[in-house]
Amino acid sequence: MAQPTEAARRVPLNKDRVLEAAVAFADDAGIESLSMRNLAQGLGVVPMALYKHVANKEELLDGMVDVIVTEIEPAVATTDWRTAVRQRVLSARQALLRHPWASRVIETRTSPTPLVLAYLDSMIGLFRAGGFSIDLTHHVMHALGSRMWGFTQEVFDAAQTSESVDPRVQAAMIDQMGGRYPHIAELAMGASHEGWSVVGPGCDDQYEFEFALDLLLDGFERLHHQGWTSTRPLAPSVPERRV
Amino acid sequence: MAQPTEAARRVPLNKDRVLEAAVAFADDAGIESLSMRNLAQGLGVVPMALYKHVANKEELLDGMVDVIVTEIEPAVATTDWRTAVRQRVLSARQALLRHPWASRVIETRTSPTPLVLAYLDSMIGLFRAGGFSIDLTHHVMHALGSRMWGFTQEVFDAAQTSESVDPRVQAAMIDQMGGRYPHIAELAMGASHEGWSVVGPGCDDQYEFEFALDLLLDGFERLHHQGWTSTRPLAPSVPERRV
DNA sequence: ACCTGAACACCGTTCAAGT
DNA sequence: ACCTGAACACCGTTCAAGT
Repeated sequence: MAQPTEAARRVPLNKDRVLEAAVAFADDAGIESLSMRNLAQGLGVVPMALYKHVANKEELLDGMVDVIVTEIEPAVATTDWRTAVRQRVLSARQALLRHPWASRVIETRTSPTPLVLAYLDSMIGLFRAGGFSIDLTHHVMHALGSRMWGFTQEVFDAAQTSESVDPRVQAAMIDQMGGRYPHIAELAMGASHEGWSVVGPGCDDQYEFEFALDLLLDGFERLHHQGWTSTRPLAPSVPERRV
Repeated sequence: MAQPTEAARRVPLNKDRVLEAAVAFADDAGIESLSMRNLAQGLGVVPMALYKHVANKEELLDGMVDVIVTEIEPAVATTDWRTAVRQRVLSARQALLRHPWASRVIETRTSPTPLVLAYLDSMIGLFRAGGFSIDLTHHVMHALGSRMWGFTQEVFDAAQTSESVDPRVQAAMIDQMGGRYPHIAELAMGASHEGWSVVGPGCDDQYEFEFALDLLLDGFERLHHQGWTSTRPLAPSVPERRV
């Protein structure tokens, strides 16, 4: 019988290697082409070999998110909740910028892993350590939403296609759009000259992110200072369905 | 030759009927089981028949979003930008609550349809009519993000499973979680008694949405009143990649 | 010219056969 | 007991054959 191939002998598969390979694959080829079959091929194993290390594709994706969460720097010890939250969120953002697929995968997770729970727990802890009431902390965590992970849902921003567009072509597009969508055109004209596309790419993402984050933190600080408490309505007026 | 079947003769397929059927299918069976093949079967036609009315599945999904956008009530004519924006967003939210799959589909769209552009344009118009500068309007639209569509990315909220959990079982779960995730447990205990699950479902979604929306609108108002203008940094310190 | 069945190139996952 | 090739039940979409 032939010996196992060099590659197979040298690097026996385990869950960590599978996850690492999946992250690298998604970084390189994009999340849309990550399939169990493609991943297995990249590792030089038969597809079914992966199922010894992850129960199914969902567990693979959960594990990939865990890898990213591990890259987020731990919170710094400080009494200033605002700086702590800000640094943590911006660190999360840096991790997500390294893995453009991660935000889309995070959105599809239905139940948190222990690592994700630990991240949430420590984030809540920052507000509590800053003196926030349980009540306010609760609402503030909801208001942060996905911004807690360093991303926002920039709907329809067409970022992918904005890099290599001739400025004169863009100007023409904006011009043509002016008739039907005057306000969008106005915004597009008024923005930075680095180049805009349909709804606003070309502007500085990091600036936009921090603008919104600071706006929220301002609001949190104000409510905290004035000792805000929720006066919850008697009953919800809409179904409790989450969208 | 046999005549065409009653159904086929009575209701000839067109794009609107296809989109309407797709929306109904997703409402009933969930977006994950909406396939070209299933949709065709539901309409009593062969799968390829759909391709005469939509170029591909992406165009089908674009069209489905358009159907939802049409359900959003037009903005009311008023000089009060804040009320106008608030009503519009909450109307969008009502539309999305009727179609739980819509937010997930909106997130995956890469380029806006004319109808979506019109919605964006009118939303921008509300701020401009309220006297907001182009500069501020631009940043404010980014800060609104997906909240403009009436949804937020509630990451890991496990809403699906929270409806039928025995309160005593939940209490036990929270108790057990207290050791590893004390802050999460604390939040879960402190929340409403309507029933909580892991990270916070069971609380009033509509309340949380309006809390965050009003916090943002407060911030917008404040910046507007103080005549805020952006002092843009010389150059972005991070890659312009969007996440 | 129009319509559509069969086929292509994929999926995730099951399962039984082989060692 | 362990491993894996083949198969199953799907996808979206192409294409050529039939009318």
